[in-house]
Parts: sequence; C-alpha cells; structure tokens
Amino acid sequence: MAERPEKPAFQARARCKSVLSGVIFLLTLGPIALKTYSTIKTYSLLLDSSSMSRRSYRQNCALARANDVIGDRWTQLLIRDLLIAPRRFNELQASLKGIGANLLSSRLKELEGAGLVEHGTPASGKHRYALTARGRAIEPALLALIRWGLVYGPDNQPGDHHHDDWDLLALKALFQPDRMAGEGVTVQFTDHEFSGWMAIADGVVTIGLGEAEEPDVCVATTIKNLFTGPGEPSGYLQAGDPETLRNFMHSFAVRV
Amino acid sequence: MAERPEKPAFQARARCKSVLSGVIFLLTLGPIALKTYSTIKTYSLLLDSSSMSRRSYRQNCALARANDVIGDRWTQLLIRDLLIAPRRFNELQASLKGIGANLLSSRLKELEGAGLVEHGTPASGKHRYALTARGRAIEPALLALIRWGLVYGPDNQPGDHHHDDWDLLALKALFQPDRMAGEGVTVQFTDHEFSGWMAIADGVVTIGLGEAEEPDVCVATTIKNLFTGPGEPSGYLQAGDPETLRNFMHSFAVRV
DNA sequence: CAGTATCCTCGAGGATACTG
DNA sequence: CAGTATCCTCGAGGATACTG
Repeated sequence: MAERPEKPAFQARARCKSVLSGVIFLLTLGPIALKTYSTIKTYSLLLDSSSMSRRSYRQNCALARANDVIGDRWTQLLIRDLLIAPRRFNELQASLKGIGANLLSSRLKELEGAGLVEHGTPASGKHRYALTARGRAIEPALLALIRWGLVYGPDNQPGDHHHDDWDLLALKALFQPDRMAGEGVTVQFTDHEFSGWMAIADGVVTIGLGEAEEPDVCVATTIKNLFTGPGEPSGYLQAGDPETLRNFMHSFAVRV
Repeated sequence: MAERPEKPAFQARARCKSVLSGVIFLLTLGPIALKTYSTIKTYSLLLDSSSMSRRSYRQNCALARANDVIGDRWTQLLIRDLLIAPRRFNELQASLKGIGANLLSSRLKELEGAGLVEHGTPASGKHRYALTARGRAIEPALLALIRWGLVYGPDNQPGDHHHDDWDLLALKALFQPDRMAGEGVTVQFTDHEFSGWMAIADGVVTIGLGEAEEPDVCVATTIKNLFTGPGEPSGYLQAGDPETLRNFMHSFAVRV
C-alpha cells in the first residue's frame, strides 16, 4: 500500500465509486463475459452499501476477492448445504453442528448482502434460504475443492459429524460424462433417515432431497453404503435394472 | 460435540489410527483413485503427528476437510503465490502485504506438515518454498475460485495491493482450449517491474516468472495492460507476429 | 419455529524486537 | 536474509437467554 500514500482519508469513500479493472478486463475477453456486466454492477452496489468484509485482503486478485466473500469460517459449508436444497434456519443450524445461532444469522445476512443468498422470496419459499444465480455459480469451485479433499484431504475421523446429503454433492463432484453409458438416468436413494436422488441427463447432473419424479432405479440404502458398503450394489435394488445401476455407478471417478 | 461425551481424553489419540471412509469410498471408484492410496496414507501420518488444525469442522465431508487444510486466512493466497513460482520467505511476506512474519512462518509450517509445501529440498532450492504434488493438485480448485471471483466477486478498489504475476494465474484460469487456434505458443511479458511468460502446448498452460526459453512473441507490457490498456495490443510487440498475438489473446474467456 | 440480543472467552493474527 | 520469540489487541464466534 505504500506506493499510494496520498489521500488516505479519502480512500474509504473512494472505494464506493471506482471503475473496476476486473470488469474491464473481462469485457475485453468476449461476449460471454459481457453478459455478466449488469449483474456485477448490482452486486457492487449491494456490497458497498454495508457488508463489505471488514477484513478484506485488499488485493487486486480474483482469488483474494473471492475469499473476501466466501473465505470466512462456515461460509463455504453453508453454501454447500444450500447447493443441495433450500433450507430453513434451524435445518442449517442442525447441519452446521457447532455454529451459533448468531453467527449463522450473521453469515446468512452477509451472503444475502453479497447477493449469493435470498430469503423469503417466492423462489426460495417463506422462511427458506436459497442460493441466487450468483451463489449457484460457485458450485464448480466447491466441487473442485471436494475433489481435492477426497483425494488429498485429511481422513475422516470417527465421531465426525455426517449427513448423507453431503454425499450427493461429493458424488456429483466425481461425475465424469465420458464414463457415462446410456442416455441418462435418475436414481432414488432411500434409507432409514435419508431420502434423495440424482438425475443425469445430457451429461448434466441434478441432485435433490426427497422423492424424484420418475426414478429409473431405486436403491434402499445411502450413497456411501451403496458405493463402499459390504454387499453387492444390486442387493439394494428396490426397483429398476441391475445393469442400469451398474452403469450409473461406473460413471463416477476421480479426475486427477 | 455434546453427543459423544464418553472417553473425551481418548479421542485425540483415537483419531490417529482410524480406517477412513473417504479412502474406501475412492477405492471402489476405479484404478485412478487407487493410485493415490499410498500418498494418502503418508499424508494422514504427517497430519496426525502434529499439525491437525485445532479448529477442524469435524465433518465427514470432503469440502469441510479441504477447508480444514486450506481454509485458514492467508493459506490460499500463499498457495497462489507458490503456484506461480517457488519463493523465498521474504518474497512471500512482501507479496502477502499485511501478514506478520510469525503468521507466515506458522502457515508455512502447517502446509509443510500437511504435505502441500516443501522447503530447502533439492527440488525447491535452498531457502525456497515450493509446492509438492499434493499442493499443486489444488490448482484446479483455485482456478475455479478465480473464475468465480472475476465474474461475481467484489470489484477491485483503488489502493488495493497488486502484483502483475497474479495476472498470470488469472489468465491461466481463463484459458479455453477450444478457442485456441494453432499448435501452441509462448508469450513473454516484459515490463518495467515485471517479467513473466505463458506457454501453451497441447492445450496445457504453463506459466513462469523471468525469461522464457524460446518465446514466439514478446510484448513490452503487463498482462493487464495488454488486455485492458488503451493502445492496440500489437503496439506492444517487440518480437513475433501480430497474428500470433491476436490468436493467443483470443484463447481466453470466461467459462460460465 | 425463526430468529435477535447480550455477554464473554480465547485464540487468530498483528506489531515489534531479537537471533542465527 | 530467514526466520523465532514475545507481547498484546480485538474481534470471531460460542453460549445462553430472550422475543415475535
């Protein structure tokens, strides 16, 4: 910062109005980037108004700026849960074991202020938090972190908290279109305490909690147990073809 | 954490020996994952011995575990700098404006303990920190975060700290193989205070600081200025073909 | 249920001085 | 230059009680 010592008092206010090199940079790079310009503008207004992290790295670097938004403790895990389904406050608090109500409340407000989360809208539902397009756009990055964590991260420890729905996202992270045989498939997982589904269509994976509309395959177990448990996968079949299930399971691997 | 009050004293030790569902999960998913097993084992030993984050989320979720390793403040930015080049302690401290010497030292030790960074080895060089294979493996995730940050992150602010080498990584994040025309190209950037290069070969991008071996194109400006500055890009050409430069610049865009 | 308000602790992390 | 050692602050974030 020493290279710009003039006008230090004005600096804080100057941050609200500046023209932004990040944007300009993208604008020169093609029509895809152009599309996002108006969104970015809205965003910067939201951010500047109140919730700009009081601990910004102040680095002109996209990674640092991403971390200014989603780098705080719990934030990525919160987004993870919302990537799986819209949630109520108490559902989130139960899932993020150890987070305080006040901290959860404050994280949600920050993400709302940054335009990643919305709340109580027709789209999200009353008393439900859901990701906006901007929030969902972070999914590829989180899936990449999940892949790294699966292969290189520390080991799971006995006693660690676990939710079966997290495995929906982990499985999505491992999907490889080129390993996919067949057109598409919808698989329903139903276990004692878990119900969720994954649909693959046109090489795109969709996941959700509860019951799928028209599942091709239904298995009576969790994702984890299906892939790593003792018995034959087909032993869990409740409906559908063993071959279809095998093809489905074969579509996932670690991309290294 | 209240759900497991029994044997609290034993828990810390029990964490060292467990068989790990994350690993088993991957093992069932194919030969690629199998390859990494021995690495993972080594890693867990390193981690358990000392530097397991005292603030683990304790969630059996790959994203949470990734965050246990690289979720601390400064850690991702440190890895970013090492993705660009091996660095000395003081270089890192100068780049990560605002980090204290003690904190930098402690972050480096944590990453070394976790097997992402090595130091003073023949590969890294004396008094130089470099990424291990495990550390480099996080690059795709950081590039995805960079893409998000470029499009959806907060705006750059006047007075923000900046290094031109960061743009090497940002540019790499925007590379799109299918937009590439021609076989491959090496571009040298040389400016007042910056010297670095990018090579594209077989759809793979390599970057580095200093002078490239055999650049096809040399421009006398920074990446940022080349893409977003006023003048015609070809105006910065010192060596090489304007057409080659144009093709190079056209290979980058935001993947949305 | 969906939060807000208050209080308090402790440790991240910043500043500084010092050493090999 | 490459760190280590010490001290100190302040704010993240945990606990708890309370409200609409």
